[in-house]
Amino acid sequence: MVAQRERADARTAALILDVAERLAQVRGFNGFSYADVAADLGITKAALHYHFAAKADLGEALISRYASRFGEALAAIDATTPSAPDKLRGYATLYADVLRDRRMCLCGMLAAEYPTLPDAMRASVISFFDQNEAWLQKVLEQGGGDGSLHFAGTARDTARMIVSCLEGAMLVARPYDDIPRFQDAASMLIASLTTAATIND
Amino acid sequence: MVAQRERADARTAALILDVAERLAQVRGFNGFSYADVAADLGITKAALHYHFAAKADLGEALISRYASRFGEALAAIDATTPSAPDKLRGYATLYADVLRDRRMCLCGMLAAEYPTLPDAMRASVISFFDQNEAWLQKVLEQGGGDGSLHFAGTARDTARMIVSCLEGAMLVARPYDDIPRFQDAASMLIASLTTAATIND
DNA sequence: GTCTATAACGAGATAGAC
DNA sequence: GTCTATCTCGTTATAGAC
Repeated sequence: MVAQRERADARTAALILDVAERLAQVRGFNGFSYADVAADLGITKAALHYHFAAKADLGEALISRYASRFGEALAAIDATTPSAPDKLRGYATLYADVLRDRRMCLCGMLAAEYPTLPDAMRASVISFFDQNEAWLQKVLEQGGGDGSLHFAGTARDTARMIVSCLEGAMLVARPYDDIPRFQDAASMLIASLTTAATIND
Repeated sequence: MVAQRERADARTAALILDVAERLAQVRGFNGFSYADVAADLGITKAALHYHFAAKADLGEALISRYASRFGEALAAIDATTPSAPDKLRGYATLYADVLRDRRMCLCGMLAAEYPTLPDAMRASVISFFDQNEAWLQKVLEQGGGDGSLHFAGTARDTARMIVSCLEGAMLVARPYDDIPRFQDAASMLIASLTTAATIND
């Protein structure tokens, strides 16, 4: 039956994406090959090309699935966590969970490799960051409105600063293999947003 | 004369490092080849191997020179800028100058590629971050002591948070090719350190 | 869908002439 | 010091059998 074949196809494709995603997050998109993925799955490179004709296609699929899952995680936070500060804590936890796997954020890694990426992948990386910023901006506007969060600039600039800070904390913590190093930076960042500030003399 | 030959050697090696440094900062250490460097300089790959036998040797030399120059820049800030907040602004300007060249911080880039690097390069990347943190910690202790800087945690953790935030701001700003995006994050970070904070109810 | 086999190319690296 | 020439290996990708 056609439907069963399609399900088997999708299953294999998902396994390929699982392995490729891990490799891309650990070693970078330019740091792994079809041979690496094939060896890990016990299939041949040719089989990979059946599912993803070119590596650029695999790359696009990687970002697409990653962004989609990240969006679901953000929606889950919205659904379960009413408080704006708690939403920020949940957001930071998403990053910490990635790091626990000794992985970099996929799009943080791809941001480093950006000039070497195919055009389609570049656009998707930008979209991922836009998606993050938009969600954070909404949280910041909520927290600013109800007085649970305090920030000097605009919600948009503060959202960008949060993304930058967490991506950077992952980037630096990973060589040290030191998750508390990330946690401390994230806690300090959130503390600075949950604390009222007064201009210094 | 031996001395002249050594000078010519060093001159060529410096030119090689200039090109390789730019390529490594733009495309990553795994994103360029000896052929790229050779083509840019109009020499052959074999000539490159005379100066740097293996790519790992070139990589070590890259970090070593980069860290050494960065150290000089920090010393220059110390020599010209007494105020702790101004030192932080000078520090952020070092990053902005790199970004203006469409480059990532060399060691930020290498942090992303960390699991793929030769051992010697890994150790040097860690040293670079340690060097940055130590300098920032000193500045924070100075500013904390004279009341010009305010931070909740330890000077050490705050120093780590500053490095993370600036590295991340570079990482994210580069795909957008948007220097103000970096500047805004840096300004917001420094503002949070030059502003007195009070615990929220 | 997955296989074997292979093409076509680029990578890091070396030998030896000049 | 830089060259030409070459080696070896890994890479992406394709052709065609099963």
